[in-house]
Amino acid sequence: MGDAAEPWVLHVDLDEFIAAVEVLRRPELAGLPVIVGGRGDPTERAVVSTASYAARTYGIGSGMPLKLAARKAPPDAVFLPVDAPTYEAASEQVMAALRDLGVVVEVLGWDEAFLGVTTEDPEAFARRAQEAVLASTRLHCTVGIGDNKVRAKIATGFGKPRGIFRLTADNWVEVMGERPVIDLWGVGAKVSKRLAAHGITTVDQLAAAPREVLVAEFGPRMGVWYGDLGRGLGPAVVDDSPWIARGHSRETTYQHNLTTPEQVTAAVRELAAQVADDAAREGRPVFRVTLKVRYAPFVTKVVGRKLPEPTRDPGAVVAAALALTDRLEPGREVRLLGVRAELVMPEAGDPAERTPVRGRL
DNA sequence: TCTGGGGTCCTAGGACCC
DNA sequence: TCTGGGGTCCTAGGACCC
Repeated sequence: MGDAAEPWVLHVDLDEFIAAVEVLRRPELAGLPVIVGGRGDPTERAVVSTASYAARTYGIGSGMPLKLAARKAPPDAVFLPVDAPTYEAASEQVMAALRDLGVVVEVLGWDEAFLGVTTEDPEAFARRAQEAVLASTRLHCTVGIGDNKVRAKIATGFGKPRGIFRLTADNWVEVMGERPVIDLWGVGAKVSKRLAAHGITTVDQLAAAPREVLVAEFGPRMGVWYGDLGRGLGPAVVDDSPWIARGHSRETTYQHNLTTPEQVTAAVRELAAQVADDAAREGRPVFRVTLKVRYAPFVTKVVGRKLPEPTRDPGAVVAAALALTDRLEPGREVRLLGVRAELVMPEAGDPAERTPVRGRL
């Protein structure tokens, strides 16, 4: 193995993060099936944010409706409400521990980060990262090692839990070649189906697919991107510049459908006021407002409008959201409402520089 | 089973302009 | 006289991720 220091991408991913944070403050929950989601009431409309490994053995996982999780859960299962501020704080601690290693840290979410590391022994560095996180937070993590972000991210899955796995051009085909395309980061159920219609089901087949076929099916950017994904190709630059959101949104699924226009108006007003607040706190003007509605049983529409000119006035944001309610279909029961504000970027970067990526590679 | 909330980016089509 | 070609802006819809 390498004697020379080389650049590596490490992907650090906390193990059962949210459940683990909950167990930290309630040690008596250790080893139990812990399910965190919504307000912690499994009779409500909500989904599982994280299930502990013990809960996963019952087939409970992220994204599953709480009602269904309750049916699968054993009697000793514990349902807890999502406590975002606490996870935020734990996440900050994790990221701080990683930054203390003296490397570039690109935060991907509460429980994930890429590290840009130049080292002759990435496994040793990965162990150091795990130890640092554990010492600082008592949380365990898995580290994927790659020669780019795609491979590092996918490598993590093979290291779970608490492990380390290396995935590079050298072992890509051996490790991933026979696997279904849906195992790739950025390929979901829909794309997987569309690929299957072209006889493409494995990573090897995707890698070998003619570019024209993929471009014809998915367009010039995504087609090329999927082809690269099949070969494990992707960006390797880890960027720690601060994240600037393009917009902010607030949405609510109502426990009971809204049935009257008055209810809808009041709800939109409330959501829009929150969004206007979020925007105001950043001091950035809003240039577009969108209204999302989910009609019963589960039909989602989004309507939006660019404002005549960008505004910092919260009242204008609320007014724009309310104006959009004219475009809702009258008489339909509403399950969810959401308002989103798009914000003027401080310094619009060159769009040609953008990489087409899912999940912010 | 009955489906959260907060994000990102891409694509397609129509309008408009030269 | 059966129909340009390109570019940009805007909106809606779709897909994916944590």
